[in-house]
Amino acid sequence: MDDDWGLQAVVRGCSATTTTTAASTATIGSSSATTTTTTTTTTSFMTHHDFQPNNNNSFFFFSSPFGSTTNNNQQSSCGQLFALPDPMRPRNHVAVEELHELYKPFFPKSQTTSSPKILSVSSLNSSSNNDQRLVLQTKQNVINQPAKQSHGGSTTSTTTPRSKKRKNQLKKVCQVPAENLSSDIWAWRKYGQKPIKGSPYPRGYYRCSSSKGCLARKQVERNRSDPGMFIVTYTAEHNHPAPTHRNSLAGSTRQKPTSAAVAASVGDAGNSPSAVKPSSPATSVEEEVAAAQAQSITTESKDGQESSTLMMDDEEEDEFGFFDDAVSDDFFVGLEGLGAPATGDFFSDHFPSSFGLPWVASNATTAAGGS
DNA sequence: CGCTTTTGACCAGCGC
DNA sequence: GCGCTGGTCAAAAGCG
Ligand SMILES: [Zn+2]
Repeated sequence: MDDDWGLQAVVRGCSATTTTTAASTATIGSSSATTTTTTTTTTSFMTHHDFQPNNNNSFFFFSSPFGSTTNNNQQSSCGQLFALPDPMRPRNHVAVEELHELYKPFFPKSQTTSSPKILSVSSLNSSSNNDQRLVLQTKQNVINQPAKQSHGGSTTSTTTPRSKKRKNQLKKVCQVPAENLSSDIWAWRKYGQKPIKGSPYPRGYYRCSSSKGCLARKQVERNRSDPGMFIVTYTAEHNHPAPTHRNSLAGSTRQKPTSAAVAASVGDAGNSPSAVKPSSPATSVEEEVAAAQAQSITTESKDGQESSTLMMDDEEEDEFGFFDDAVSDDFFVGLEGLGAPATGDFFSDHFPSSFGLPWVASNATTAAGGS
């Protein structure tokens, strides 16, 4: 289903961009607009928007799996993507560049070095078609089965190996402004945080807390060059409908257990529960997020926020499973309903009610940084 | 009481 | 084979 949203989001993002952000972030919008290829896609997403209904304009870019070393299947798609001339490449590099950097390894060298931006953009346009397909069908071994892997640190378990960590899995990478961070409709529980080599900012690891069996995961890291932006990577799909309300707020707000003398004391936006740090060497994502949010909000007017999505997938295998059949259809329908002005009722029938937004606000905290 | 975040340790891929 | 790095786990602690 993520796929769904991904697509939709993408689409929506494009459309939105076009219209909304045209001025400030013309680049993306124009590019997408230019992209004629996406027709189908466009329509589809137009129909259903979900995810971030409100103000935020997010752009999603899909990139193919540059499975540099991996298989060929996808390659085809990649090739196409890359091959494309580049209708637009105007701006948006900023964001894109970052992404590129991040994923350098994935990109074919020539492209990487020569013209990263193009790559992303082109991929976006062209990819929409191909990628979509891929995405939908792809699913793979994110974490094999839910079979509780016991490997963990201490206990040894010989059984379920932890799925190969870094293989290729389907990932959706998107860059979002601090505020949009909170607009994630899903409930995430943080399970780790680690400093990343490339950037001064740590990366937070989240997993879906709505359903135990759900293997959807998400990682959030701050954009190295643009502190106001966060790079969110989604892995795997949810196997259940989006949560209506926050199950429990307990524990979600926390005061910074460790010595946080400095950080804690200083003022915060008041917006985010967790301790906020003005800015500076942020150590925890939360802090950053909070700070960033504050910043971005203030600066918000200046330039529209944008977000982009890259998707990488590898190995095509299609075994979609449950979700696909069971839920996605419904979802789409529901989404469509969403698109309409007052179709809230629709949802109530099929789904809880709020698909995308309501609790988002309240839930912002969690979603945002996961804090 | 259940849920969350925090955090150090563990483990697996990858490059050398 | 070793070391680095990223991703995950699990114990501890906090909050509603
Ligand atoms: Zn889920």
